[in-house]
Amino acid sequence: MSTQTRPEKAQGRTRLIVAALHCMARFGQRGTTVRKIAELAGVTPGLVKHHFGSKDALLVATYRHLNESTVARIQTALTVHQHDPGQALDDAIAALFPDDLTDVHQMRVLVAFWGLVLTNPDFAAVQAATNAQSRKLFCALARLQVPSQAEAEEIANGIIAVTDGLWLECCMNPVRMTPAKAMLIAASFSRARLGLGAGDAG
Amino acid sequence: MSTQTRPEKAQGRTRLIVAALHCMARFGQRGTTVRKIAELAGVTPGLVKHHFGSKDALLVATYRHLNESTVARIQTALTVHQHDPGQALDDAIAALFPDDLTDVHQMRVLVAFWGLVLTNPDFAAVQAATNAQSRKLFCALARLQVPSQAEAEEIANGIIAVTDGLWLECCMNPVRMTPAKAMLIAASFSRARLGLGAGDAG
DNA sequence: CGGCCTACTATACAAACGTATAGTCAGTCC
DNA sequence: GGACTGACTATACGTTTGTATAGTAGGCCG
Repeated sequence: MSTQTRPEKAQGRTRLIVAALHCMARFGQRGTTVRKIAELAGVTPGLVKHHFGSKDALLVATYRHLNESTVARIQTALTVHQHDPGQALDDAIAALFPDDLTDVHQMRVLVAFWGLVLTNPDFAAVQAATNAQSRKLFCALARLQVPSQAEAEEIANGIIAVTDGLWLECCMNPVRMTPAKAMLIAASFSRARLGLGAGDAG
Repeated sequence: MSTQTRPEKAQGRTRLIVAALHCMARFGQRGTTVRKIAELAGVTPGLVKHHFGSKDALLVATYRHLNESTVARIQTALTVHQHDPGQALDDAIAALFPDDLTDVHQMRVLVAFWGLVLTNPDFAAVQAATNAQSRKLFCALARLQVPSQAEAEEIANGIIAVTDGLWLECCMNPVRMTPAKAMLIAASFSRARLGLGAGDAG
């Protein structure tokens, strides 16, 4: 459907990263093997070692790729209406639940990686860097509404937490919780905490 | 420290469940093997098959055990001050971040299981049951503040999401995010959304 | 044209995995 | 007191895992 994540069009390292993304999304951490990734990429398992050195190195690169694109989307969204907190918030939340990721399988990959962050320092480093960046972005947004830096950081943490939690629920119970509903809930909680009135959404 | 989760005191099935809990917490999904669980429990790998039939069956039983105790804690907390929404909310959040679980390792086990929920129907069923129960509990709480059932359900989803997200962040970055901070953030967001004033915490 | 570097394949290996089987030991019931 | 049952061990099997090694094809530079 989307043109940028077509495995057959990517080449070399990128092809393997895209395949790893699909594999983690579909089969989770347990079902993601070097052989299955290679199969999805249409290459041979040995190519993983050639390009990345090890399976974990490929997975770390994949996780980094995923996180960097997410941070970039948040940043873009926040800069469009950087003086209108309400609109900026809505844009950022919309960036976290993008329309072209309505396929639930695509969302699951993040949750699958969380399990690796807890036990592997390499994944933890990637996550820490990402979290620091997005926290900084949301913190700047919160500063438009609250004077205290400490409170702004607290709010930034809360926004990240509620979006992560809703993202998780979208994956765990896709029938009841959809990205559209998640965006509304995330916005209502964040607006309430920021002292903004409700947006155009009831 | 706590008396109820001492591996050497538990017997039979319970001993294996407690060992599986510790194993998932310490080594994650990838590092949790039948052999390591048995080693932690001080028994032989074959005992897993004897008592549960398979590794996954033991893990499902472990996940169920974990979730049931969580729901029970929420329920207990909410019934104490069932006519005081603010206090009930604080109690419930405190129940989700219990003092005796300040050891971060103990928290990680939940996140480790989330990865299994996404790919294994047995874990998904346990999660769905748990989520339905806790959602119902928080929904009843929200109804004390808002008239609409739909809005109450939205708020319940939001409370669960923000606590899950903060729980996740406690695990991922234990240095910066602690259970104590998480409780404050969860309370401030939930109180704001419920239209309650800030509690005794600033 | 010939050497070379890079992308990639084919194949193999040692380790670790979940699980099955057979057997031991202790308590219990008639 | 002998048969039975359930908890538990010892051991082994076949599979799958990540990874290492050797080798092939093709573009590029001199």
